[in-house]
Amino acid sequence: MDENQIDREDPQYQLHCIRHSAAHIMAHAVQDLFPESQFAIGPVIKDGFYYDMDLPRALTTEDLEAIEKRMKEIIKANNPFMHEEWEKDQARTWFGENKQTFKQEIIDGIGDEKVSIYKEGDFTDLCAGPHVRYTKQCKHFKLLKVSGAYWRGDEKNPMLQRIYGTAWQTKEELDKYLFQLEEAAKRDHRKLGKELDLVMFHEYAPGAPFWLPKGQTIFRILSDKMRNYNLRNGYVEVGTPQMFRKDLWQTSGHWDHYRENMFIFDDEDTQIGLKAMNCPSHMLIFKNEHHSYRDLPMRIHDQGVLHRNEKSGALSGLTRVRKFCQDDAHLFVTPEQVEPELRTLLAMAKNTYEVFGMKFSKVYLSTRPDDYMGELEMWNQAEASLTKVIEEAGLNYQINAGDGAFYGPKIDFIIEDALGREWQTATVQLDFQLPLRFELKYIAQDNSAKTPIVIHRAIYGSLERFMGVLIEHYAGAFPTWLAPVQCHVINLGEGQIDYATSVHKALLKAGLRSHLDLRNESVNYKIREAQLQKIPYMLVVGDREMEAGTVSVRALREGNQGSVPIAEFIERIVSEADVDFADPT
RNA sequence: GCCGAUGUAGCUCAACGGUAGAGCAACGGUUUUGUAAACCGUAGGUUGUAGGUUCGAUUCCUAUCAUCGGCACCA
Repeated sequence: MDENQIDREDPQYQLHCIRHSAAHIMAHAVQDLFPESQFAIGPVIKDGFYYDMDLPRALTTEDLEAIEKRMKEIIKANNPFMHEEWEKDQARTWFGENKQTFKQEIIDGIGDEKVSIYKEGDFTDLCAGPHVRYTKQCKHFKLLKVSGAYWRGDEKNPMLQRIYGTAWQTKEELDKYLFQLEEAAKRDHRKLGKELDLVMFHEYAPGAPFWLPKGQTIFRILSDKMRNYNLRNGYVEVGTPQMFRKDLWQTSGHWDHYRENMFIFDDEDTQIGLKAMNCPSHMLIFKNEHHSYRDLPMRIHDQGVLHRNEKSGALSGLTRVRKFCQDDAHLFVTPEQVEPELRTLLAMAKNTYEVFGMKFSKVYLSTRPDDYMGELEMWNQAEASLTKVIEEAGLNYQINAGDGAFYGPKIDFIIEDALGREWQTATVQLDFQLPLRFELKYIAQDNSAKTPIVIHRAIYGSLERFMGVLIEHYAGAFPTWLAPVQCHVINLGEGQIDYATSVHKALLKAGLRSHLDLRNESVNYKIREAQLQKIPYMLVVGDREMEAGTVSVRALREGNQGSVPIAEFIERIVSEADVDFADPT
C-alpha cells in the first residue's frame, strides 16, 4: 500500500489496520502459549481476520479462551507496532533461527532486496502492513472458530490450524456483529427447513433431500413458473434418460474430466454413469434430426434429476447436495445469434430474481483458462460478446481471469446465504467444444454444414440450492404466491365446525392452499402455531362470522385485519398470488 | 478427501463409570375457547452403529456412519 496515497482517516482503512493488527496480536498470544509454533499467513478478511499456524497439538475451545485472555493482556500492555526494513538475507537467517520455515518460504518468493518487518512486543513478523500504532486500538475483538487449512491452499501441502476472529472499532459494532451472527443462524435453511416441515434428510441418502409435502409445494411452484417462463419465451422442454453407457461420457469429455464426481457402476460388460448434467442428452437430441439455420436458435429446457458424487466434506444442507434438479437449458445458436441470446438471458435472469427481491452479491465473468480448447479468435469474440452484454445490462461484475471452463467463457451469478457464504445460482456459459465432440451440424444459408455454438444456462441453477437461499432470504415467511399453506381456517369452537369446513372448501375450490384447523384447542393456541409456521393468513371464524358469512382475517405480520366476506378474501389472496416473471422485451 | 467438533425420546436440550430426565409434540380425559401456549393424566429411549476396557459403559478407548465449522473440490 502506498503510504502517501492512503487516507488514514478512512474508517475502512482503520478497520483494516485493526483487523490486521489483531491477527498479529493473536499470533503473539499463540507464540507465548505454544513457543514452538510456526506461523504461515494472517490476512484480513470480511468482518475479521485469521492466522494459519502449525501448532504442537490440535486447539480446543479452552485454548481459544486462553489465547483470547493472553491477547487481552497484550492489548492492555499497549505495545507499539514498530516497522523495520530488513535485508532479505538477514530476514531469512532470523526466521530460520526461529524455526519459521513458512516465513522463509514466503521470503524466498519476494522479489525485492528488502523485506518489511513489523514488531509488536516480542513478536516479530514478516508483514507488509499497515498496522495500528498501539495494541490498545484492537480492544474490540473476539475469536470465533478454529479449522484446518492447507498451506498455500494446496491439499498436497500439510494442513495447518487456522483461527478466525473478528475485530471492530467499537464495542457497539462488535456486539452488533455478534448479534447479527446469532440472527443469521435463526434463518439457516437447515433449521427452518426442519421447523417448517419443508425438507428432511436421512443418513441412508447423504446429500439427497427428501421434499416433504410443504417443501415439494414450493419446489413445484418454482419449477412450474420457470417451465412456463421458458416455454412462452421460445423454449421446448424435453425429458432425458437418467443413466448412460460410458461411451457417451467419453464422447462428451466427462469421462476424462468429471468422472471423479460421477456415480458409476458396472452393467454386464460395460459401465454406466448416472447423469451429472444434461448437456450430453441435449446434444443427442439436437443430432437426432437435420437442422437448418432457420431452426436456430433451438432452445432445449430440461429439469431432469442430476447426481453428482460430491466429496463427503463438501455437502451442506440444500446448498451443496448430491441429488438435484436444475432449470437447465441448452441453446443451439449461430455465431450471429450469440449476442442477442445472451442479452435475453441476462434480462430473464434479472426479471426472475427481481420477483424474489433478491440481489446478486457478485457477478463473475470467467475468461479463457490456460488449457483452453478451440481457436483463440473464437474465444476473443466470445469474451467480447459476454463483456458487451454484461455491461449493457448494467451489471456490476468482476473478471475471474483464466477461470472459464476449458470449453468456453462464462458468467456466474452469486448469492449469499444467511451466514454470508457465497453460492453460485444462475450461470451462462458459452461452449464451442461439445458441438465439435458430438459433430453437430446445421445447414447454413449458403448450403454449407456449420457447427452451432451452444449456450449452457440456468437461472435458478440448482433448484435445491435455490430453495436453500430462498428459505433464508424470506426467513421462512414465504410470500403468498409461494407459501406452501396460504391460510389456516380456525374455528372458535364446536359451533362453527360446519361453517369453518365450508370456508375451507371454498378456498380450496378457488385454488388456494388452505388448512383447516378444527382441533379442540384455544384460538390463541391455534394462532400461535400458525404464526410459528409463518402462515400468511389466519381466518378465525366464530358465531359473528358465521352469521355474516365472513371471515376474520389475521395477517402474519400485520395482525388482525377485521372481518371480510369470504369472496372478498378469496379475491384478495388470488390477486396477491398472481405473480410471474416479466418477459424480456 | 483433509483438520476439528457433535450425535441421548418426534423436536429442543439435561445428566453421567453404578441399568437415563425435563419442556414441547403425541395419546386419553376435562374444557368449547375471539387473535402468539387452558387443565389433569398416560405413554415414549438397545443414548448413531460395531467392537474393546471394566464387576458394571450412555459416560473411557478404537473403528465406522451421519451432521456441523472450515480447508480443498465445485462443468
